[in-house]
Amino acid sequence: MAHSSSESPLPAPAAGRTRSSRATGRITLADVAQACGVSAMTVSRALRGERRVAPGLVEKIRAAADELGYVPDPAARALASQKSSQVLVLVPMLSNTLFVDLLEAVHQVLFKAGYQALIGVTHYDTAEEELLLRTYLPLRPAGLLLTGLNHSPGAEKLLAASKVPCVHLMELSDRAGTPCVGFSQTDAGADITRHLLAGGRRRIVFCAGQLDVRVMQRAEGYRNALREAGVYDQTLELLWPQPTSMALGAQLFNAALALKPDAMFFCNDDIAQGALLEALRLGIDVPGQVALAGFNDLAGSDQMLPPLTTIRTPRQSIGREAAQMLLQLMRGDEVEQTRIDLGYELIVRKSS
Amino acid sequence: MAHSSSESPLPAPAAGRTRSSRATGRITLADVAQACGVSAMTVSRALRGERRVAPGLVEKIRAAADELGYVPDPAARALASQKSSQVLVLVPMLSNTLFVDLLEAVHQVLFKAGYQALIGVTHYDTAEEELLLRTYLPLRPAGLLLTGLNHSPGAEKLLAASKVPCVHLMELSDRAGTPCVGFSQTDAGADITRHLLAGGRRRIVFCAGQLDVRVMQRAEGYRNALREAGVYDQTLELLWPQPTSMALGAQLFNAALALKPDAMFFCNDDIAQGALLEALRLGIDVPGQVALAGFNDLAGSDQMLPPLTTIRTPRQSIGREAAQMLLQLMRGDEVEQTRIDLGYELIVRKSS
DNA sequence: CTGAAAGCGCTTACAG
DNA sequence: CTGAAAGCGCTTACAG
Repeated sequence: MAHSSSESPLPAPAAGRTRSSRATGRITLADVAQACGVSAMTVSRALRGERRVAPGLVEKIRAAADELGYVPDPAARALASQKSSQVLVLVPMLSNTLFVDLLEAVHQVLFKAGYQALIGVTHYDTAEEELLLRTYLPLRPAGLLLTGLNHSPGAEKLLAASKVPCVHLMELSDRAGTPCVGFSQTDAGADITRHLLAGGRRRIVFCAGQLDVRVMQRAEGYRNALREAGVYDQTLELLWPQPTSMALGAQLFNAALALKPDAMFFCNDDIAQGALLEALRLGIDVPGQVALAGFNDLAGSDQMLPPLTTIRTPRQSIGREAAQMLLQLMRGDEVEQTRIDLGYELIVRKSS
Repeated sequence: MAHSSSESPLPAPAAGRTRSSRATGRITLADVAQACGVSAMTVSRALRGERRVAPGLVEKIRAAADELGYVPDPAARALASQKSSQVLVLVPMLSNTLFVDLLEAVHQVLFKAGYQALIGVTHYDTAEEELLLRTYLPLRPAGLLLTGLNHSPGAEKLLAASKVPCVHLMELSDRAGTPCVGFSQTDAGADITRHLLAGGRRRIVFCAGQLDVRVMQRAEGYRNALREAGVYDQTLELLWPQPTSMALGAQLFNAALALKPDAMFFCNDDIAQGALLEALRLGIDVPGQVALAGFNDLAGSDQMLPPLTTIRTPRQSIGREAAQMLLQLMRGDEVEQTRIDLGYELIVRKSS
């Protein structure tokens, strides 16, 4: 706003620097450099922790920077170096608390390392994911954390062209060299089905909403287990495309009941919780009349009547490990294990 | 990596541009300008929709930009203009689905307008909020969306110094000119308490966890209503500092039971849901023996046994309206209403 | 180990 | 309505 450079009553114009008409008042590398009697380049190197700076100098420069309140300008840095300090994290949905836990862990690790998580929500839609990538990639994120391995062809192209390091979450890739941290959704689905079988159940209905890739992998595990036991029956699969919710769980429960089941495996705990409440409303005995199992061990599952048998998924560790792997990739370090299987845990409670 | 500028097998070097050793291969304003036979300035203005560009030219330039696949560089733009296209949004916690709904609405509005939401989580801690501001403000967000009106003195200082437009969410300020979108937490707390009183209840226990500012405002409303009715009793307040959860709700319910109550008002639906389940476990009749009420109308409250009486809070509208107000502030438009009261709704269900 | 020069890709602030 | 010049605040790529 001040178009003239005549004396103004503003703070203190950095001594020795003439003020242009575009002066921002910001403390820059040049200010710190001047205070130390070195060049801006040396300050830049010292503050970024590059080796080739005289040991004593580094401390002197750091002190001066602190003193002056110097804060590097991320935009200038991004423009000059062609990468920002942001990491783009794409998750399907925040109303599934699974992903909230994941994000917390990711943020924790990245923030400590000086990166900011830029969060995007795809709503389980690969087209939306592609749009987000198209919008966010120009910000030149230093790294990418994507949920799942399935992306649209357009997204794959953008990813390849960007050359930004990327770690995939929740699933495990078959292709060597694709960084990923997760567990086998298929095995987990099979294991909890085997648990129901071990309890003597034979007519086990698979109840699913939000038919994303991982849900279908769990379905595959369910089928594998039933085929093993020789009791697979295709008519016992309820695959509904709607987003999951407790209300949908109640509806699925009723639809499943019509199939005369002795057990139900819900693809996510929220629908399982809704089913449990519906059973209570209808006066149906769980697990006496029908056993129930869920997936993910979300908040509240241990509080239900009866408490819900489920698979505990290691989303916090997935977030943490994936962020750490990404940190290594961004630094250009060698990564030994680019495929980390964190497993899962069968949690047997009273509902089965 | 290519240090020489001799002929390379790369795409197509922009005709007429000599390639420096730092060439990024990116399509720039200059490329579009050259294709149209105008200056980069004119392209910049045309693409940003500034008026003073010849009408025909604008379309020609847009076409050329599309053709070439030009995407503006946010870092360069931020550096030159001193502001980015990001909006910093700070919420207390994502495990409270209230804030997930809020964020969805905010994102929707901002994204359409060409802004990206940069999400930060404060964990109900003003020191953490200040740290986030300190870290994110250098990114020069174009705007700020902060939950609540209470910030640390340090944060207030940063905000004032940054001069970034800011809208506060969820609460209403007394100070004129402080942009805010929310509703009266106090009135809402009073109204649901009056509803319980109207049902003949007299020993109403206030059960709270996560004692943030808004919870305490609801407590104040509760007190007001009880004093009006002449039945205020300080010993009926359970103010627990722990984060809320269904498990905490069960504990609060038991602690409240010891006070021989005829009703309980929970400061958030998650603890109310936990309490409802505990009542079921203990075989306590709700509302026969004790009435229960919650706050926020979160997912699942309508599914409980019995369904939960609560206050429905307009978080989606709050997010939408706040984002729209911020958009106006960022454009420098005049804002008529800087204080928007969106109210709330008493939802009476079977628990009371 | 240190620094001068150039450049990253835009927008501001003039001037015409 | 249009444009040449300068600048935003860093880092790259040399050179010494």
